[in-house]
Amino acid sequence: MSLRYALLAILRVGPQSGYELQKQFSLSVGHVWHAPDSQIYPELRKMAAEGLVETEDQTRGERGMRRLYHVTAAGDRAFIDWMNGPLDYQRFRDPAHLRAAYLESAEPAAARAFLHAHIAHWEGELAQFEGELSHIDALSNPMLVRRLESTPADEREATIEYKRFAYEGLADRARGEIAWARRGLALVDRLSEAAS
Amino acid sequence: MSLRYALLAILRVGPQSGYELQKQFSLSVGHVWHAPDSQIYPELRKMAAEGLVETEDQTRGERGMRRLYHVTAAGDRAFIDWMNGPLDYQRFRDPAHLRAAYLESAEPAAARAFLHAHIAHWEGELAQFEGELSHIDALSNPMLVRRLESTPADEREATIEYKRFAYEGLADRARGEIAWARRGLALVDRLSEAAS
DNA sequence: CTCATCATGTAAGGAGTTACATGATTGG
DNA sequence: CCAATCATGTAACTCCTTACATGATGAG
Repeated sequence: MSLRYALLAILRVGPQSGYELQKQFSLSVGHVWHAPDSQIYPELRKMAAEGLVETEDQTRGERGMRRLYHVTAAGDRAFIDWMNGPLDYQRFRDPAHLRAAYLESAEPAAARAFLHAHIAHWEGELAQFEGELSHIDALSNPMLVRRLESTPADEREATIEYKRFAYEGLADRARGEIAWARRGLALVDRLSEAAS
Repeated sequence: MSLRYALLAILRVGPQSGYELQKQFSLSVGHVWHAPDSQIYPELRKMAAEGLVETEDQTRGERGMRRLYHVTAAGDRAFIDWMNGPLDYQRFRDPAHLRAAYLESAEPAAARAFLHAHIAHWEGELAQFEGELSHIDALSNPMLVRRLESTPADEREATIEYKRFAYEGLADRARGEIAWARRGLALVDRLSEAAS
C-alpha cells in the first residue's frame, strides 16, 4: 500500500505524467521503492478515482497525448497522514538468509557462487546509494533541486539532511550484507578445508 | 517461490503435518521465512500434485485425522537444485526508508515516534535472533537437534556453523537498523532545535 | 525512413494477507 | 464440561510480476 505514497511524494514536488513517474522509479526514487509501468498507470487511475490526484491532459504534436497528474488537497492530506501515522512492518522473508541457514546442503562451489553473487548484488546497490549521496551533497540531483525550489528556505536543510539520512541507512545496510557474505566465504573455506 | 523451498528444508529433516509446519513458521524458521496456514496448506497440495512430497494420512482418535508430508526423491532433488542455483533478488521496496527520505513532511513528534517504533521493532527482532543464536550454541533448538541426528557426523559442524552464520547476519542487520534509527533521533533533535 | 524515446495501457498469473469456517482431542 | 490445542481448509482481496499490445514524435 506504500506505492501510492511513493507516487504522492514525487507528485507533491510537481505534476508529472505516468511515463515520467515510471522513469523516476527506475532511477533515483527506485532506490527506496520500485514499481513497473504496469503498476503505476492503474494506481494513478485509482488515485484519481479517489480524488487524491487530478489529471490534466495535454496534446503532444497532432495526435499524441500526455496526461499530467497533480496532487489535490485530499492527496496532500493523505500523504501527511501517512507520514504522521504508524508504519506497518512486513513479515520477515529473505531468500538469501533462508539459503544461508541450510548452506551445508549446497556444493562448496555453489555456496561460494551464492556468496559472490550476494556481494556483487549489494556492491551494485551500494554504488547506487553512494552515487545518490554524492548527488545530494553536490546538489546535482534534479529531483532534489526541484524539491528545494518549492521548499521554504528554513526547511531546506531538513529536506537535504533527511534524504542523506535515508541513503546513509541504505548504504550501511549494503555494507553490512557485503561484510556478512565475506565472512561466509571465509567460513566455506574453513569448512571445506576441514572436510578434505 | 521460496515458500516451497522453506517447506522442503523443514520436511527434509523429517515428515510433518501442515499444522506442525505452520507452528515452525511462527517460531524458529519463521525468523527467516514466514507463512500463514492459509498459504501452507494449498502449497503443500500443489507440491504433492507435482510429486515433490507424498502424503501419509493418520487417524487421530476416532474421527480426527492428520496428514503427514514426506519429501520424495524429486522433492529432495528440487531442493538441492534450488540450493545450487542462482538466487533472484527482489526489487528494493522499503516503506521505512521511503518515509525517512521525506521525514521533513512529518511533525517532529511523529518523526520521533516513527524512529522509536523502528527501534522497538528491530529490538524485538534482535532479541529473537539472539535467542536463536544461544539455542544454537546450547544445542537446545529441537529442530536443529533433530536435524543433526539425521546428519553424518562429519557434516554436523557445517550444519551448526551455517545456521549460526545466517542468524548472525540477521542480528547484524537488526543492530544496523537500530543504530540508524538512533542517528535519526539525534538528527530530528538537531533540526528541531535549529528551527526553534 | 528508421530508430530511440515518449506515451499509454491490458491480461494473466503468482504471492501474500485477512477473514471466515469447521470440527476433534486432550487435559484439567 | 470447558478451554486450549490440534487439525484442515476456503474465499476474497491486494500487491506485484511478466508478458503482451499499440501508437506518436523527434532526431539523425
